[in-house]
Amino acid sequence: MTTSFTEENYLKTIFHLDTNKNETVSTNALSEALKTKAASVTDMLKKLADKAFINYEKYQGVTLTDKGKQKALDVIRKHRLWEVFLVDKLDFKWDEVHDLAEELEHIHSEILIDRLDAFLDFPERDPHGDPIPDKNGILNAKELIAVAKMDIGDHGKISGVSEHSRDFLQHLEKMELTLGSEILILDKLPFDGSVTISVNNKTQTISREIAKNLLIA
Amino acid sequence: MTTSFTEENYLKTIFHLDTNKNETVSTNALSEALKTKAASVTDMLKKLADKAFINYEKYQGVTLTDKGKQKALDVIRKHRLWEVFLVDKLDFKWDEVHDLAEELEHIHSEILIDRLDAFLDFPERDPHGDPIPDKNGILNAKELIAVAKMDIGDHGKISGVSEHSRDFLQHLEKMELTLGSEILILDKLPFDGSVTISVNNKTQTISREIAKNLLIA
DNA sequence: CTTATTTTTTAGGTTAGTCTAAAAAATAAT
DNA sequence: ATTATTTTTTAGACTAACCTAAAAAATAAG
Repeated sequence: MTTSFTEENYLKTIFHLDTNKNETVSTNALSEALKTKAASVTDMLKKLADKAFINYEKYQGVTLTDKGKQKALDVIRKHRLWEVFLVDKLDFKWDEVHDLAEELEHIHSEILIDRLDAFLDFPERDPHGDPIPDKNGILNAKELIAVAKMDIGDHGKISGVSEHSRDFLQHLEKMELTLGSEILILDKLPFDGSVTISVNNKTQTISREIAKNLLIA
Repeated sequence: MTTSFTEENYLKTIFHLDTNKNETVSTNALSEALKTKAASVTDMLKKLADKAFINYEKYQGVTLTDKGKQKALDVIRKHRLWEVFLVDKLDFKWDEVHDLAEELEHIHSEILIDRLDAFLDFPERDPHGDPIPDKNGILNAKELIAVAKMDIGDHGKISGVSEHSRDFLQHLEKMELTLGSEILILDKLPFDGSVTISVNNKTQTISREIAKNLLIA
């Protein structure tokens, strides 16, 4: 079944809003995420339900069907592989690639993406540490854990982020909290949830907000 | 000025139909090339004229304005660079890349294409020998000459094709008439325009149709 | 140079995706 | 448990790009 640019964006967004929450996704949540009016979302939900990509009952929100999940993972795979390409081969920074990948992910060609995958040497994660589904939509990479959920004395390698805004990524860059660095939890402050860490032999304290969105393997 | 996928295809097609002929392009010619009904073409021509991409007067056909030519060359640059990428980096064959490049050429990002250009080492020609405009839309590569226009005793290097159909390209492949091979004109038969040539120390006779579309540097 | 043919344009309609405004259902608050 | 609020859906309209059918202009033919 062929899918339009727009349909793919809806499916991908439903997937992202659903992940880890395992709840139904509301019309309003989609409306906000897609920057599209709720009435338009309703229209598209009917269409996606007709095509059996989602389970939809009026006023009840939606969930993806297996078919819909498959398609969403396919788009996400493309997105993340293109991000790897842009960073590894074209020297883009990790905070510069999102919008471009949003365009590239809609190029329809299985063989293209499989060749790209091979060319990039079958990467497991994108430049933000997000796992890349294989060609069957299976996510093999292990779960990462947020700094905020680690305990004093724990350590690991900075491996991903759960927030992708340019502001956040540039902030991390500035603080030298880059992917691959070893991190050690020195202290956790109950007052504001901030965390004192050691990275590259430097001690610094990061806010709760950063600790929640910085992921460790 | 932003241009849609469709507008870009019209501009590119006008450019191709116009090249070397330096005439006005007719509605019907566009209709055929784009596989779109003439009435729809008329609609789009009005729109492109409004945006100052073409010179258009009712019943008189169209020519590109400088602005339109610039945009067309920009799309062609993207198309050809993506073709080089597909062949050089992802190991596609020269007869497999056209349709994919048709999609990729509409990704809007100047920086992406400039980075891609650098990554590919600033190629002068695409996998079919067509010259790649630089970022200012200038074509630097020398003109190629068709085998059909060469004389007995002339020689050169196979460097391009003026027909891009898969059938033709696969046929050339089969006859070992691949880019880079040295070619020598042994005889020209007035009867049917066929040409006897020597390539890779093998002598063979090619039809007028092939001789017209095989380009030598 | 008038008629026939071809080309191009106009007129009116369709589809995908969007919108606003208003109605209906679900949820929250007294 | 009724009223108020929020969420969602329906109804009707818009735009881009396309279509068919018919009219108008340009070109070719007798």
